[in-house]
Amino acid sequence: MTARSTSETARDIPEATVARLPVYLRALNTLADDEIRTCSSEDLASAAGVNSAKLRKDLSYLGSYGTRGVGYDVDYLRYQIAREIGVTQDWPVVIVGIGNLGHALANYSGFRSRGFHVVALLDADERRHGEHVAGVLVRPFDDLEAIVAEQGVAIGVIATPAAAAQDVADRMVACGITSVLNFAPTVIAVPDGVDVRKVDLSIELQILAYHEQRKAQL
Amino acid sequence: MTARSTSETARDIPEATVARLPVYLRALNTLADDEIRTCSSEDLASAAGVNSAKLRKDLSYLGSYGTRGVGYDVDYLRYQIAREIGVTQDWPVVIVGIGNLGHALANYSGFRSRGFHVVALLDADERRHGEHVAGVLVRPFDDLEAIVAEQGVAIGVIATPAAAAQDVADRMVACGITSVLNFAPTVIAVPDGVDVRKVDLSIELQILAYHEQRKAQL
DNA sequence: AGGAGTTTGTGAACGTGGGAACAAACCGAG
DNA sequence: CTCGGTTTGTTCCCACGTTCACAAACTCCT
Repeated sequence: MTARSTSETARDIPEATVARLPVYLRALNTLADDEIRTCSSEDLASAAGVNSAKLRKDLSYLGSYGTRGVGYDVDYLRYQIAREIGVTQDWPVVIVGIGNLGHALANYSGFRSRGFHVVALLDADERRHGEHVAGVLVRPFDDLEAIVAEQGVAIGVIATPAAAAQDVADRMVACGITSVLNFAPTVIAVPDGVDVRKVDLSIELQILAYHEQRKAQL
Repeated sequence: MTARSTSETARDIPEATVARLPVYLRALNTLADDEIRTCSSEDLASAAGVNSAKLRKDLSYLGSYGTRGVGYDVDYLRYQIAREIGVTQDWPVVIVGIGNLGHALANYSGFRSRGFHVVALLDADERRHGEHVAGVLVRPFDDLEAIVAEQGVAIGVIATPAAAAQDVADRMVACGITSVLNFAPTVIAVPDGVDVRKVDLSIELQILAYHEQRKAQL
């Protein structure tokens, strides 16, 4: 245990663990839907597609929420993980770029049900303004600052073509957004303190192609 | 260097490197579009958003394609990476599930331009059959086996609701598909020898929410 | 031809993550 | 209350990935 910083609850959860917590949460929700009240690390691990040692270690970073000899209470653990991730509160999100992908994102029900709320859809193309997608009005990109300020938005989603992505990111950062989810197929640069995660469909396919090619060589 | 297997070219590229090669390739394409012929590891690294030592180590797994004191020839390196990943050939791909996301995927131009070719769109809902999306006919899911056999498809994309994903994966695996890209928000199980990569929009947002929450605590 | 300047390729140190294995803790039966 | 069975929480060790730092190799200028 190293020198702890100013904060009282100085938990330092490894990044790899953080990335798996949402998977555990989803698996717990499925168990709860089936009215299962208690589960062992083995049960949950197989539902989440990991091995049980890793699951127990991951959960141990949150605290000791299990009971030896018994397992975990599904509802209790579910709440604890949700609280740790921060999805007990509701997060307002803006989506920029209402092309095919933006449409799909706006309509994605998984956002709403997991603590995220699309408060605005923005697009630079004025021919799209006034249109409603998933019940939300498409507005000019220049409304970004006002919306972010009014609604206290911290998370922005970029679904524009690659050429526009960096400009959009700059504008987002300038008006106070500190987390960006980037679907545009390009690397975007942001200052320290801003988190970016990227999702790139063609990169995933290329990784598969690499392994596929290797299989074919045998 | 451990005991090398049967294959002649027994290159063993680390997984983390494989995941970055497509990023380098994209950066090189951008440089080539700007008619830049040569670049240093520093140039390419900053275009790809990594540090130069990591980039050089990654490239060193492919071979020595640079020139000390000079840098890398853009076109030559581009070809070498493309060959290593396997995107000099064209990969046929089937997409199952033509909802909002399936539409977006079918229309995504980044596939075609990077060596992937959507040969079929499949959906279980017969009301969608006969429809054309991005110039490709939507066909019954039961046509899967015939299409895979005819076209030699090795890569399948799942864009269905979570409830259907495992069944789709099973059918894909049964008819010979060995690489799966899963967009459904659920864990799918496949036998050894089949690669699965998953893309989950809400998980990415939850990871951002976690970090956002931590920032807010300071 | 030689030296100064530049850039690659790589060895070595360091940090993070994964998995086996086991002690600690709990339950229930008798 | 004790004992056997079960499951968690944690420790230890190994593998993988990242970064630093530097020798090797190349170009260009004089």
